[in-house]
Amino acid sequence: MRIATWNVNGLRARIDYIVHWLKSREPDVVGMQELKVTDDEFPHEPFNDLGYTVITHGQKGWNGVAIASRLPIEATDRGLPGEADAGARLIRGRIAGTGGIGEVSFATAYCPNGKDIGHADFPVKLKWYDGLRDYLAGVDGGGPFLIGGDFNVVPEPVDCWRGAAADGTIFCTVDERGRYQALLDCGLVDLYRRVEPDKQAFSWWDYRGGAFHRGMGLRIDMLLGNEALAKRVKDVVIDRAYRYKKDGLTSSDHVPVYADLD
DNA sequence: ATGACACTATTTTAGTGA
Repeated sequence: MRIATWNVNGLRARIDYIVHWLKSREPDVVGMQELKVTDDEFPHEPFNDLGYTVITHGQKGWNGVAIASRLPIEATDRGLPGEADAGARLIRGRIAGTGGIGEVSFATAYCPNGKDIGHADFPVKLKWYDGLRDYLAGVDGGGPFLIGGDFNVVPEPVDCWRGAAADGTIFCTVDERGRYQALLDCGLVDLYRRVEPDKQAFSWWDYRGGAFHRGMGLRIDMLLGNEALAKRVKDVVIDRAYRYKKDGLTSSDHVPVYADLD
């Protein structure tokens, strides 16, 4: 099973680019964030044409999450309990098993940005993370569970192009890193770090100032699995080839991250 | 120090993103 997370930055603007990636990488499941589209206006046809069904939790203008799957999928949660005011940021589905892996519970999340330390949105971000921790503390029923998303936190200095020089700035504060660690303390493993313990690899680069070509990125898009899932991981790819234009189409500022499970 | 790029609706400028 190949399963992915991707902040697409505008699903309608990105749809042709997404189709290019789906045809190339052939994931079984992809959780997408920052759709910026309502459920009513979600374009299902391009996904259906490639054999995917999509469950959505969107809203007008901002945020929005969805899961596309070519294995049978059933939505089990829409929205983070108690955090609806923060926007449509979480969806979870039950995916039929395939190959050596049984049924998988997969959630995708778009964690709040926080804007800046001192901004009113910053404590809102921390509170949302507390809600996510409480949610994740209750999900492990023993079967494979995975949450993939844009966490808007840089886990460690190596995950930032500026390294430890960024410590204390937005995404790199003790408060945010502590909240992120609290998710792992629910029994989850960062799948990329399981296969690449020390390597620096980024999943996001600013559109501005040639940041991508200058290596000025962050790793903020992660796949976090419980042990039942993590022990099935064969490989994890941060797909930086999809930060380039494809057939003249503009990429998201985030790249897809996918794991291959057996 | 600032802006830079891309998206959407609050649309021809502003707000957001990270």
